[in-house]
Amino acid sequence: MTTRKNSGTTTTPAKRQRATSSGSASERRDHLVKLAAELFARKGFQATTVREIAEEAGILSGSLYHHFDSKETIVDEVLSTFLDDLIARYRAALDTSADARTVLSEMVRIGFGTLEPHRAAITVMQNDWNYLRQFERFNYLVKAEDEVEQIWVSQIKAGQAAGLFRSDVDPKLTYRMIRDTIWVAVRWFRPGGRLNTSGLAEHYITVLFDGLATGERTTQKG
Amino acid sequence: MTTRKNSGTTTTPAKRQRATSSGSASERRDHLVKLAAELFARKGFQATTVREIAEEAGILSGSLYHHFDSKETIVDEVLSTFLDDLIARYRAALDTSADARTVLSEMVRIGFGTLEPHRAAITVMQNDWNYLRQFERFNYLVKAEDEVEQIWVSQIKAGQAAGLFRSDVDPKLTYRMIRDTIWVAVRWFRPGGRLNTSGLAEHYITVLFDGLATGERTTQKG
Amino acid sequence: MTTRKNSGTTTTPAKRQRATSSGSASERRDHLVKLAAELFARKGFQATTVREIAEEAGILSGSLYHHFDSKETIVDEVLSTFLDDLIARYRAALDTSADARTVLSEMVRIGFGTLEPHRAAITVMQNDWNYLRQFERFNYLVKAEDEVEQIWVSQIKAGQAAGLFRSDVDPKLTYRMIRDTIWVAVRWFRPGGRLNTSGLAEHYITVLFDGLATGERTTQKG
Amino acid sequence: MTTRKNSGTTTTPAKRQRATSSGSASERRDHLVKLAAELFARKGFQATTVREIAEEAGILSGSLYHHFDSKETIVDEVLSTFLDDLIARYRAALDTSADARTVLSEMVRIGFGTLEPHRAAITVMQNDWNYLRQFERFNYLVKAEDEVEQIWVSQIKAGQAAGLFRSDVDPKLTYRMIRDTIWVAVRWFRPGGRLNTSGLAEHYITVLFDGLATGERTTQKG
DNA sequence: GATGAATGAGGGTTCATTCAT
DNA sequence: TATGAATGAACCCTCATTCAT
Repeated sequence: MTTRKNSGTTTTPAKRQRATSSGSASERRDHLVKLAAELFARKGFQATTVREIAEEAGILSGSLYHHFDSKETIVDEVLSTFLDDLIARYRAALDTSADARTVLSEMVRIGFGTLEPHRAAITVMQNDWNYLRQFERFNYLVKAEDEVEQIWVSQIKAGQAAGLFRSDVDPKLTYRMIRDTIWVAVRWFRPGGRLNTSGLAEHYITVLFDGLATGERTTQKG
Repeated sequence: MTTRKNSGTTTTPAKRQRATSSGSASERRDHLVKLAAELFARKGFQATTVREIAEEAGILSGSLYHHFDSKETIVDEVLSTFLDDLIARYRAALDTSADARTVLSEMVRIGFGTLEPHRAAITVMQNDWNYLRQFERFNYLVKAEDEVEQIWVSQIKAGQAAGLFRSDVDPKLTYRMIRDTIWVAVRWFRPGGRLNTSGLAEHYITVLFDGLATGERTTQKG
Repeated sequence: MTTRKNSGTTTTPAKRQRATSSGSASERRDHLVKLAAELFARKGFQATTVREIAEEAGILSGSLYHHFDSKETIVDEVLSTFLDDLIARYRAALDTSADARTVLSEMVRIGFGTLEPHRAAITVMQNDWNYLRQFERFNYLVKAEDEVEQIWVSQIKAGQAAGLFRSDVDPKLTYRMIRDTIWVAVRWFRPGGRLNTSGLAEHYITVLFDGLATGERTTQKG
Repeated sequence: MTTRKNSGTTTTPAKRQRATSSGSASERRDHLVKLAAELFARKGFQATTVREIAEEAGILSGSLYHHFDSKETIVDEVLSTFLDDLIARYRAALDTSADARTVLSEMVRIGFGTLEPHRAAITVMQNDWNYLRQFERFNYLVKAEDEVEQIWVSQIKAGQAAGLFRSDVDPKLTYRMIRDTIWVAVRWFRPGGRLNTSGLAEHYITVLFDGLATGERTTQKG
């Protein structure tokens, strides 16, 4: 239920480390993380230099190392903050004990709902995950991903068992497609466009559950 | 209809450049591009050094510059080769003058069908596009993307006009979701698993057109 | 007779500076010097960071600068403390007005006798002297060294004049060899081994005065 | 009999690596090593920057990495070259099957004989060994040292068994003192002074075997 | 005295690229 | 075509030191 390999049950190590800092120190740190996240999202993790991050904060690059061990530590905090929040939201949705379709709808809404507050983190995860995963320190991300997958897959299976979902689809595969569809939207979604994230969610829920077709015809090609 | 900003109508500049080379030289070049593509896909464009590419080919890094002007030229060739092929396939599907649902299904199949032969290129496009787009030379990729978008959106609209597709969905949005769902699959799809790309396509077509729900219930919206 | 270039006759500047501090402040300072000396000895002067010294003392690196102007000041104190003590001991030995061999023996014993109480300082002097001497502030160390050399050389010459020492050896050269043999022992001497420093001294005195050979044979090769 | 942990029997890995290079490449490399050795000796390993080494060679610092993996690799080559030569010389001396005193004398001469050709390497070993040994890659230096120690100690013991050397001295301790006395001379020995290294050797051999005392008196210990 | 944020200079190293051979 | 030496700019990071609090 946590996002870090060596963590306890409810908090990531990063979060715990953060908590040990004094209030204002933590605020400064959080601010720096936010600035860095924006840069990582815009230019990519590797293409963002520590000098740029520092410049954005109005300090020198060396000064960043008063707050963080390394560039990796910064992106780590970006990602784990997001995952902590995401998983917490999912858990809350599960606690409602509604039927599978309702829960799944809510989870879709949660997913799209993170698009704005965690836009930068999600973008980093989409673009730089392939690079970051080669570092052992980010193994915990895989674990978090697995946990999320289990949550989704069990709901899909429950829906199938209850006769709510068609039984001829693969739960794991279906989860992956839903997940990807939601997160990849971060690439083109911009606040202020035709639809807000809530509209996006409803749009997707409609297509997801009821399909694109009207049922007028059932032509299909092998 | 082409993938390069400064190209003519049917061939990318990269392709034309390639064509000017002698047969065996072109083969050597293609081989190098293929090796590079694999590395780009595995480690990311930025994280892959020209030294590594050269090493993989059994030559020294400086020697690569007899074949390519720059590292960017290599990845350019990787991407444009893929896009050339993709667009050509789409065009063929459009020529069938079948109904919108049939055409759209075929286009989904085409998309999934590129997952294996163009795995590396698609991976690079997914992971490194955000970085590469900042270089002017890759502007043509945006144009190619726009062209593809138009192909899809017009089919969706045609389907709606024909009463085949529900009219309460946004064509552009729907296209994006379909597109993302297909391409992102490259991240987890591995040949030899439960489903091949053809199976993946049918699975997705089912959910896409007819929805996940069985219709047993019409429970709600949050 | 003193160890600092700009000092008076009997005390080093460092000592004087120390003396001006209040009792407990001086104790704190001495403690910090001792901690630093250990680190310098173990890791080398350059490789030891002020952060490490401060950490060892349970404070932050910036706080060290309430006690010392600079890192060099700390090592200065380490070295001058040792030299002050050494020269004081030599002087005492000279006051006995015994014959040259007795005095020289005593000086060897004094040298080995500093190995334990001044282990760290001697180690620093052996390993980091080459680096430290480039700073003008450590010029006084050369002067102290010269003073010590004069003490030894005059004793050796006196011994030769009195017919106690063979006259075919170079006094200065002999001094250097004795000196080096004693101090370099700090590299391998560990308290608690077969011989204590006193045993080491006697062992060396034996070989030094009477030679390794038994006299049984006088084979020699050019 | 070799100076590297993972080496075969007669050559160090460094040497083998060097040998694989073409003639002129090796020469360039050797030249760079020589320049670096001088700087290391003069300023210390840590205080010498790669930029300084490169400047000395008239190239840029980055260019050094065309020849060496790292700064450590350079100093490694400096030290192993010296040790290879030293051990080879010792072996040759042992092959003469002369009596222990003769062999030991020869080994002292060998030691002093390296002072000039290997001055830089010996200086580095004296001053920076304490720092370098913390890196695993230099473990082989300890092994080389052990090998040398065995050569010496066995000769001293042989001399004692043959009644040539006094039996009341500790072989290991005696070796260490001899070793230190020879090598530390690098600190003050300058070619062109009163004595050349050959003179130094004979001087030391005299004192070592026959002692400083004339035998006129046997006063001992205060 | 101590803190902690920041400085500023520099360190070792990387890497795409060039070019004479 | 390929080599290999070199470039030059940039990168992440370190560290002694300062100073307002």
